[in-house]
This record gives sequence, C-alpha cells and structure tokens, in this order.
Amino acid sequence: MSDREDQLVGEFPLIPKQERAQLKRDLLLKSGQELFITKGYEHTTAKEIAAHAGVATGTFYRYFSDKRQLLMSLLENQIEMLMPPEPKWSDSDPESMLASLLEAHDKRIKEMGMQRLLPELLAKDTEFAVVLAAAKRKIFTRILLGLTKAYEKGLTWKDLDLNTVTWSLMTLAEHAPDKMNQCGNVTDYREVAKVICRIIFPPEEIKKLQLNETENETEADEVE
Amino acid sequence: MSDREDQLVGEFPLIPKQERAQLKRDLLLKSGQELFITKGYEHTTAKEIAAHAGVATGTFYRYFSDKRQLLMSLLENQIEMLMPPEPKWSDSDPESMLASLLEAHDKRIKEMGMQRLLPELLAKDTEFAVVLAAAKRKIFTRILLGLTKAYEKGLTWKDLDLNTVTWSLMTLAEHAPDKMNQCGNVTDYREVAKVICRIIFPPEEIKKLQLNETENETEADEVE
Amino acid sequence: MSDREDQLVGEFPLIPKQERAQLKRDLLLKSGQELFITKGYEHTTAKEIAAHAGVATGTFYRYFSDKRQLLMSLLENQIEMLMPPEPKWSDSDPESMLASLLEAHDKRIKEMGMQRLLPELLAKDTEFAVVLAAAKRKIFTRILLGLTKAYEKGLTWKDLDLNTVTWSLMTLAEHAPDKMNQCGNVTDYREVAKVICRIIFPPEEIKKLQLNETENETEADEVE
Amino acid sequence: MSDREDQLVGEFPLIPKQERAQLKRDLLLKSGQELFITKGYEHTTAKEIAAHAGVATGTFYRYFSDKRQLLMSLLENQIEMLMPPEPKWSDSDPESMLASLLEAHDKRIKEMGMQRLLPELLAKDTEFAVVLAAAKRKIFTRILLGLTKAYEKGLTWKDLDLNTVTWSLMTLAEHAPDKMNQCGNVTDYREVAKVICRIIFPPEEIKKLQLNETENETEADEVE
DNA sequence: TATGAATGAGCCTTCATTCAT
DNA sequence: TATGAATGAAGGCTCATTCAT
Repeated sequence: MSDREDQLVGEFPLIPKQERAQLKRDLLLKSGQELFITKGYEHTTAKEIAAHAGVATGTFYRYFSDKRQLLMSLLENQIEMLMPPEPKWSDSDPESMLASLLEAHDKRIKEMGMQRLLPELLAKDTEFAVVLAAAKRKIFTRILLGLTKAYEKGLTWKDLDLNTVTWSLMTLAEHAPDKMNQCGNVTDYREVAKVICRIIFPPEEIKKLQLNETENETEADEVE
Repeated sequence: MSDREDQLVGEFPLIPKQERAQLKRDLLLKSGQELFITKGYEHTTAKEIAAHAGVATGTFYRYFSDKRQLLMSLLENQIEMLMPPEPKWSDSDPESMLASLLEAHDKRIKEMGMQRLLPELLAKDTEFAVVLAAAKRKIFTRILLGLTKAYEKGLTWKDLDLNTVTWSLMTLAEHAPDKMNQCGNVTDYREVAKVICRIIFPPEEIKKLQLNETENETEADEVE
Repeated sequence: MSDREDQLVGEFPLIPKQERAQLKRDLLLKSGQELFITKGYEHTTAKEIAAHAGVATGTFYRYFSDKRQLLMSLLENQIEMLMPPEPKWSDSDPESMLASLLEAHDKRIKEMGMQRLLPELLAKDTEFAVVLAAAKRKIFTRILLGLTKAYEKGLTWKDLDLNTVTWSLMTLAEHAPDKMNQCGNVTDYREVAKVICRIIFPPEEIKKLQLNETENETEADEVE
Repeated sequence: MSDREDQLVGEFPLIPKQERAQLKRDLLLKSGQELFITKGYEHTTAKEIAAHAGVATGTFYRYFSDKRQLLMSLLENQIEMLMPPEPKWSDSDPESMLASLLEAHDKRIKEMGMQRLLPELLAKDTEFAVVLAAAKRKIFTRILLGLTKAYEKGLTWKDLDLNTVTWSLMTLAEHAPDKMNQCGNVTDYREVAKVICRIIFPPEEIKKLQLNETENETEADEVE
C-alpha cells in the first residue's frame, strides 16, 4: 500500500525537468506542425506557434533558434515518410504488395499532413531541397536495382527503359494519395498498383507470379 | 491653324492613352513575373516591381488592386500552360505524338519559370488552388473521354481502370520535366511516352497504330 | 495685384518636395538631438524620435538607415564645435583673448547640448572615437606650433615641456564649461584664462604683451 | 565518535553560510565588473553575469535587486579611486609628490578599467551623476582648503583665483591618464606635475620648498 | 537557498497600401 | 494619371525579472 502511495506521490510533481522540457518542445513542434499545415509556413509566426502551444513568445526561442529550425526538426522525423516506398518483388503477388504499400504510404502522409508544406519548402529552401533530392536518389537506386534483377530473370518488359520505369513508379507512388483526391475519385490503391505493375511487367508474367504465390500459399497450407 | 493644333494634340500623347496604359500594365506584369521567379512571391515587394518596371510605387496600384492580383493576372495567362497536355490519339503514332507533346510542355514550363512559384501559391492561396483543381479536372475529363473512345474501339487494355489510367497519364506528363532532372537523368521524352503508352495500350495495339500511320502516310504519299 | 495673388497662391502649397523632405529630415534630427540629450543615446528609440517629430515610425527609416546614422549626421555638423578652440597669441592681450575664446566655446557647447552625449558615444563607438581623436590631434599640432613660436621668441616658461603645456591648455579649455558648473561655481572665464596663461607665460611676459597691446591701441587711438 | 561527527558537521558546510554568501556576492561583483568593462553596461545581461560567476540566473537576483544595483555596489567601492587624488603640500617636494600621486591614480584607474563605463553611466543615470558630483565637490573643498593654507603662508601666486586653481588642478589630474595617450605621447607624470605646480606656486617658492625638503632630509639624516 | 525555465514587454525593422501633390 | 513620401501594423527577436520546483 505505502509503495503505491509513494509512487503516486512521487510520480506526479516529479516529472523530471528534462522530461517536462521535452514535453514543451514537443508541444511546440506539434503546434508548429498544425499551424504550418493550416496556414502555410510563411504565414505562421513564431508568436502564433508559441501562443498555440500555450507558452510565451520567449519560450519558443528557448527551444528553437528559429521558425526554420522548428521546421527542420519536424522534417527530420518525417522525411523518410515522405519518400515513396520501396517495393519488394520477390515472393508475393506484386499487385497486392504494391496496393498495400501505397495505402500505407498514403496513410502515413495523411497522418502528418506535412506533405502540403513540402512544395513551399522546396521552392524556398535550397538546402532542404538538396537533402530531399539526395534521399530520393537513394531510393531510386534501390528500386532500380530490384527492377534490374527482375529484368535479368526475364520478368519485365524488354522494350522499356528501366530508369524511366523506375522514375514512373516513384512518381505514381508519390502522388497516388493527393492526386486521386484532386481528380475527385476515391483512391483505389489496387488500380494504381495494377497500372504500376503494368509498367513493369507484361500481363502474363504477373499472372505467373500470382500463380507462384498461390502455389506457395497452397504448399504452406499443406504444410500446416 | 487647326492642323497645327491637331498635330500638337496628336503628337504628344501619340500613343493612345489606352495603349500606353496597356503598355505599362504589361511592363508591370513582366517585372512581377521576373521578380517572383527570382525571389519568390512573398519576398518580392510591390515597390520593387514598380521600380523594376520604371514606374512609381503608386502607379502599381492603379493597374492592380493588389500584389496578389498581379500574380493572378499572371497566372490567368499561364494556367493552361501549366496543365499537362491533352493528347489526340486518332491518327498518328501515339508514342511520337506523346513524346513531342511532353517536350513542348516541358519547354513551355521552362520558358515561363513560373512553375517554381506554384507550390508557394498553392499552399497559401486556397482560392487559387481551387481554380487550378478545376482546370485540371476539365482536362481530366477530356482525356478520359478520349481514352473511353479508344477503349470502345478495343485499343486499350481491358483490365485497367480508365480513371486510374487517365490520372497516371496526367501525373507522369505533369512531372516529366522536373522529375527526370531530379533523378539525375537527361530527360528522354520518348521513353516516358513509351511508358505512358504502355499504361494505355497493349504493345500489339501500338504496333498496329504505328502501322496504320505508316500506311496512311504511304497512302498520302501515293495520293500526292 | 494679380501678381501678388499669384505669388500667394503659388507659394504656399508649392514648397518644393525636396525642401519638405529636408524639413522633415531636420525635424527628425532635432528630435533625435533633444531626446538623445534628455534620455541618452541608448535609451532613445527610433520610434520615440519619430513620434517626437510627429511622423510615423517608418518615416524615420526613410531618412536614416539607423539610429546611429542619425547620430552621426548630428555629429558631423557639430564635431568641430566640440573641439577646444585654437588661440592666436600674436597681437593681443592673451588673457582677454583666451577668455573670450572660452566663453564662445562654452556658448556653442551649451547651444547644442550634445556634449553630454560624447562620453557615452566615445565609450561605445570605436569608429567615432577614432574620428574624434584625429580631429583633436590636428588641433593639438596647431596649438603646439603656436607655442613653439612663442617659445622661440622667449615668451614662454623655459622649464616646462611644450607638449604637456599644450595638452594642459586643451584639457582646461575643453572642460571649462561643464566642470565649473559641476564644482558649483559660476564660470569665470577670465580666471580660467589667467590660469592657462600662467601655464604658458611667466607673469612678466604677459604684462609686456598686455603693454604692447595697450600701446597699439593708443597708437590706433592717436591715429583716429 | 563526537570527533567524527564534528568533522562531518564541520566539513560539509565548512564555510559559514554568511561567508559563502559573501563569496558568491563577490563572485558576481567581479563577473559584473569584468563583463561591464568588456562589453559595456547595457550590453551585458544579468544571465551572462550569473553564468560567468557560475551561478544560476535567479541567484543573481538574490544578491542584487537589479543589474543597476550590482553596478552601484561596484562603484561604491571604487568611486573614490576615480576621484583625482588630494595632494599634501606640507613637507615634501610638491612636484615629486604630485608626480607620484598622478602615477598612482593612473595605475588605480587602469587596474579597475571601470572608467570606461563612467560616461555611459553618467549619461544614463542621473542619480549616479549626483553622487559622483557630491564626491567631487568634497574633494574640491579639501583641496581648496589646503591651497588656502598655502596661500596664507604666501606660497602661492597672489593673482590667481584659488577656486579656479583648484578646479584646474583637479581637471588636469583627472584627465592626465587617458588624455596623454590620446595625444600620442607617453605619459610623463613629472611634466604634468610641473605644470600643475606652476599653476599654484611661483617658481621661486617651489625651489624653496624643494630646498626645505632637502634640509629636512639632511636633518633627518643627521638625527639618524 | 539555488535553480533555470518561463514570461512578455519592448526594440528594430519591413512593406503593403494610401493619399496629397 | 503619375508620383513617391508617409503610414502603421506586424514580424522577428532579446532580456530583465519572476517563480515553481
């Protein structure tokens, strides 16, 4: 009994300083994110962010040197989420796999809402644009590698340039979320996935892959 | 006497008033465009635009109610250029046709340089975003119509959703210019066109279309 | 009659723009001076200066890039007045001459009131300190030259260092105004002049000089 | 046992509380002085002073109500050092005596470095100016008294106003340090002392005084 | 007592917009 | 109509001082 009381007593007012500071920092980050999304980066002032977080203006400057720095902290955590996902072709129905990847990506993006900021930032902040481009190029390379292997196995179209295919794949994946909304259609990830697969594989190869998978699954079932 | 008077009257404001005003307006528009592109919308001041156009600050406000209005006038003329082009499938090799459309689009975009502003504006100006979305939807509808006709003629893939195909086509076309640069490759419009065509047509249909064209050309030649 | 009317009509609203601007600039300068003197340089804000001059904050920045720049403009006109005066020994009673120099200097200083600012500025603004030191050294040199000539004529003390004498003379002249007030005495320039002269000349030489002058005056009287 | 306890008790807060507090206060004073000298009063922040003293910001305000109060405490200890020294004419060569007084004064001033702050403070802080003026007047009175005695003994010039002489003496003494540097000369206290003495005493009186001293010394030697 | 995070008034500066000329 | 000086709201940031722990 006394133990529990101690814990109760001890826990409440003794949130360690560091933790409280971290809390406040997070509050500011969150406020920044919300306001940036709502009003755009340029139109959000440090004062507003502070007010929205329920702290004084000066407090903002204790945790961040700058509006820009807050933004960068925000992006640091999120830059990877903004990247189109890297598919694994190997052992599953490519269409289903892509569809779920796309959906997950879409979900992530919607959760942070930050993607609406990206364009503004890319236009304004060269440094940030460079960082982002590097990240994108890395993913590009990895996807291209995967496609090359599929190509060597004879799974892909023979007459399409793999670089271009990779880029198309990334572009479609990246814009899947916001674009379908813009066109007034409910996002149907399966259909987007089918289009992307069509860019990569001839229909018959997809069928084969799907068949393989079914067999695998059957085998798995049998084993079970 | 009357002659002289006429001359006096006629010579001094030789250029008709309206025309002179139009000239000034155009000068301001041009200055605005250049500065917006160079320094971004927010970081360009009305004073600067006026100075760059060689007029006084106040004059700016005779021709435009607002910095924003100048921007809108600028975009009005250019919004269509920003849209991905609408292809005509009928009577030509689709791949070549698309390739040249893409190249032309790219060229237009680069010429105006305005596309770097779009993101900033979209984030800031909801109204503008709405206008842009409407324009895009219009194009979407027209492209979809064209694809539907091709579908009815049995030219397209049977198993792909036309809405999604349309969207993919637009997305790839829209991002062709800046994205390929980002990935460090020289833009090869032909390859992008091939990818887009693959999304729409089965390879054998494309061959047929290309053959038809050749025949048409041959026929045309023969007629001549 | 009509002429006069024309003038009246023409004159009032046609204060040339430049002149009006100059007027405003002067108003700001004056406000700056008053406030600097009253509250000290650091404690005067640009906003206050503007308000005191009856203009908006922004207007201040049309005429001066900075609070410091206003100050410098202020000093530019006045730096020479701050310097201790350079005496001419030649042909007059040195004590009277010095006394009137001191009085004139004091008057000038009091008129501008700026001298109370100098120390603050010297401490804060290295650049300004350099300028001032240069001006002072120039005067020093000229005074020293004059004393050297007097020395060569055997008019001065033989056993005092002329550099030191020059410096003493400058120091006493410079501080005559504000120091006597500080000590609670009415400034008696004649007495200060006598002290300064005593530093330079033995009493008997001063008598001779005064006698010479009297003779000159007498001669002049006779001529008249 | 009691020994150990004593030790334990004694060792930890070994330094009595008051003394520790005094220590901290002194540390803050010293930090304040250093930073004020280095960066100027206005440009030194309370936080900096605290940090430099190795204590928290809040601690600063336990020992001083104010940044200004710290400054005043600082000056309280030093105000006398800033005053020109009060000479003793009686029993020694006045020139040597003054020379060494001047040198000592100069040294003191340089040691504290505070004199660079005075101007800023005088301009800003009326109260402080009053305090300083009072201190100065006190010294003035004492010096004047000394001179009056000398006057009664017939040692001084008969034709100079003692008030003015006193003021001159103080002024020259006060500015001896920084002014000679400004004029580009190495400070020669002996020469300044000679000038000051010349303001007070006719040369022959000085000789007598110096002679007396020699006699006194001789006598003293003889006694020994 | 000591701490240092928090406060918020206040400074400097910019710029969209107005308006007297 | 054209001009450009004037306006003043608003943003970014600092720092003396307070106060909960």
